[in-house]
Parts: sequence; C-alpha cells; structure tokens
Amino acid sequence: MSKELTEKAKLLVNSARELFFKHGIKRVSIEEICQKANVSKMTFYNYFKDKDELAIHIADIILDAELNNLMENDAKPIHFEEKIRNHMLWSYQIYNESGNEFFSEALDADESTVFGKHVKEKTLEVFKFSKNMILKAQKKGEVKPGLKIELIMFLGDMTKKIMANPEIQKLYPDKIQMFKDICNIFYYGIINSEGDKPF
Amino acid sequence: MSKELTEKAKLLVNSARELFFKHGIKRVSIEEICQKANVSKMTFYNYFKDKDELAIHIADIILDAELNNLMENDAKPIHFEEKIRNHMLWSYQIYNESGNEFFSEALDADESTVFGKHVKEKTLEVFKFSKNMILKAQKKGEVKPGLKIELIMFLGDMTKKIMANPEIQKLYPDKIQMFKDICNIFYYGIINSEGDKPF
DNA sequence: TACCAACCTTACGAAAATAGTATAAATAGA
DNA sequence: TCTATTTATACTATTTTCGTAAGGTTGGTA
Repeated sequence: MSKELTEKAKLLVNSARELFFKHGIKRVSIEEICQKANVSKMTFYNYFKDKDELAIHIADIILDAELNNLMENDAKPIHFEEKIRNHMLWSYQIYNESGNEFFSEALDADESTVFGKHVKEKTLEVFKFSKNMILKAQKKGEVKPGLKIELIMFLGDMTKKIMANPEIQKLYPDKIQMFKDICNIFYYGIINSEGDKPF
Repeated sequence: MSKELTEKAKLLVNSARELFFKHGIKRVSIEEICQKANVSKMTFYNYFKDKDELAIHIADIILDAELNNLMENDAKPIHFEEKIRNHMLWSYQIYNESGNEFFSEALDADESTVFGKHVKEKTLEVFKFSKNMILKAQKKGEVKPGLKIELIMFLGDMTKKIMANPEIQKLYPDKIQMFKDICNIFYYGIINSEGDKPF
C-alpha cells in the first residue's frame, strides 16, 4: 500500500471507514465497500492487498491523528487538566462520529492476527507519549505525586475498554454522559486539587 | 413456530433481538445468535424454521407492543397532542434501545420476501389504528379540519423513513433532537392551535 | 427402575457468500 | 496517440453459513 492514493482510493478509504465504524470490520465485505464508493473491485485490489490492509490504513490515520492531537495539546502552555479535557473532546468527536464498532473490535483484536498486532503496536506509541505527558505533569505537580505512572496508564487503557463495553453502554442512553463520567473518574480523580492531602 | 417458548427459546429471542437491533438481520448469523444465547443450534431449529421466522416473531412482539401502547394512550381522557407525545416517548425508548438497524431494514424490506411482506402487513394494522385515532381527533377539533387523513398517514410513514435515513441521521449527532425535530414537524404542525386560521 | 422431554455435542454435506484473479474493453489526460 | 487508470465480466477457490443426522446427557416423572 505504499502507492500514492488517488481519488478512487480515497473514496474507498472513506467508504470503508464509515462502514467499519458502523458495523465493524468482519461484518463488512469488500464488495460492499466498493459499491458504497462506486468503485470497481479491481481498483480495490489495485491499492489494497485485502480488507485487513485497508483496516490497518484506516486505523493508522486515526491513531496518527490521535497522537498528533495529543502532541499539539501537550505543546500548549496550559494546565494538564485542560490538555486532557481538550484531547477528550477531540477523541469523543472522532470515535463517536458514527458508532464505535471499529475500535471496540480493534481493541479486542486477537494479537495473533496481522491487524491485531499492528493496532496494538500503534496504540503503544500513543500510550508512550501519554505516559511521558503524565510523567511531566506529575513532576510539575499537576498530577498527584506518588502515583505510579504504570498504574495510571493501566487505568487509562481500562477506561477505553470500559467505554467500549456493551454492558456499560447499556447503562447510559446518553453516550456523552457516559464518556464524561468515565473520564472524570479517571482524569479528575488523579488531579492534585488544592485542598487534597496525600492519602 | 406455534410451539410454546421455553426458557432456552426466550434466550434465543432476546439474543437475536439485541443483535438484530444493533447489526441488522442480514449481518447476523444463526450460529452467532446461538452463541450469544448459550444455546445449541439444534435447539434453534427446534423452535424456528429459519432466521426469517425468528425475525418475524421479534417484529411481531414489537409491533404488537406498539399497537397496544397506541390503544392504551388512545383510551386515556387526554388531548390528542398528549396521546401522541406519550406514544412518541414510548417509541423512542423501544426503537432506540441499541441502534435501529432492525427497523431501518424492516421498513425498506423487499415486499417480495416473506419477512418484508409480513412486516408490511403488520405495520398496516398499526397504521389503521393510528388513522382512526387521527380521524377521531380531527372530529373533536384537535387536529386541523380539512386535512386529508390519507395525507397525514402518508406523512406519518415518511416520518419513520426520514428518521431511518442515514443522511438525515448524519445531520444530527444528537438523535433525540432529530427525533424531536422530525416529530414536531409532523405532529405539532398539524395541531389545531388556538390562533391559527385555516389556510 | 424405566422413561421421556428438552437439550447438548459433534459431525457432516449442501448452498451461498465472499475473496481474489484473468482478461479485455472503456475512459480520460498528456 | 500513448499511457495510466478504471471498469465490466467472468471465473475459480475459499470461507461462511445453513440445515440435518446421530447419539449422548441431564433432570424430572410414572
């Protein structure tokens, strides 16, 4: 897939992204992607080896954008709390534009598959950057001192999984509220607010 | 499917309802339904001829409940506007409990298929009752006089289709707002409010 | 005990959907 | 015109799904 993407290829990517987000990867066929994009199947195989490669490409676009957004926010001269709030908002808009089947699947993806392995690796990059960001914030006193970064990272990963969990989603007819609640527990629970004494 | 439903069969119905609502009928396999319900495939075929029969059964449950809810509200000594508001609320809760793929599909279902034909017929019953309800309301002066019931019914049908249209849904990140807007146009636009003069 | 109904597992062949390829023709821009 | 891109069609291979058969397990009941 090292080729430059033409108009037709972009149509395929967009069509696939919409379908994957809505239905998940395994429930969408290549022909369906082509039909939605009004592109012939041969053109699909001209640009992508198979469905997995296309899915990886889409995951990359999104995860790259996520990393980029994290970096942008981190570069701003604002409090950690605001950086996170900004990024939360951004994430919400991207991941919820039409369902979240794609990443529910991606996060649970079997690591033995090509797709699963790739997503895990890519996610790790974002993970590392976040970790560093939190570390810096902790040093500046914006995050509770003494908390292990590894623990915070683990909880951050859990946060995503919790949000993708159907049982949790059932509890919230309003997805935005769910998002806020879970993020609040994670982020604002670790903020070093003035009156707090270390536990 | 005239058999009484046992516990296992109910598990199948519930599991299928969830999956159908979320992914639509065609994207869900019988085995998947069985797995989710923790019921063997043979038991499935013991109660249902095929996926269509199960889908019809589920559609019946919901459409019967809808008709029932309409009747209940109609029996109350309240203004037409409130009857409709109650029913709207009920409908919203049912149809949006986890996506609406099932009825998007059902409403567009090919009439040549067994499923499509059945759903159309069943919908017609609800349709007839609504028609009568509107007619009564019109006679009582609660709906604008002069409006053809057939036109109102047609618009009512359109309303459902509009709500199921992906393009329209895209316009509304907030589905509740979409629902309100569309229903308001349909229902409250036809209400005989005090100051209005007949057009 | 013997029996029965509901359900299970395993296995299987048939049918349908999907994947992926080959070929030749159409299109559109340099 | 030459070239690159895209398309349509047609085909085979693979995978998924369907639907059935056979035999075993469980738990309640006469």
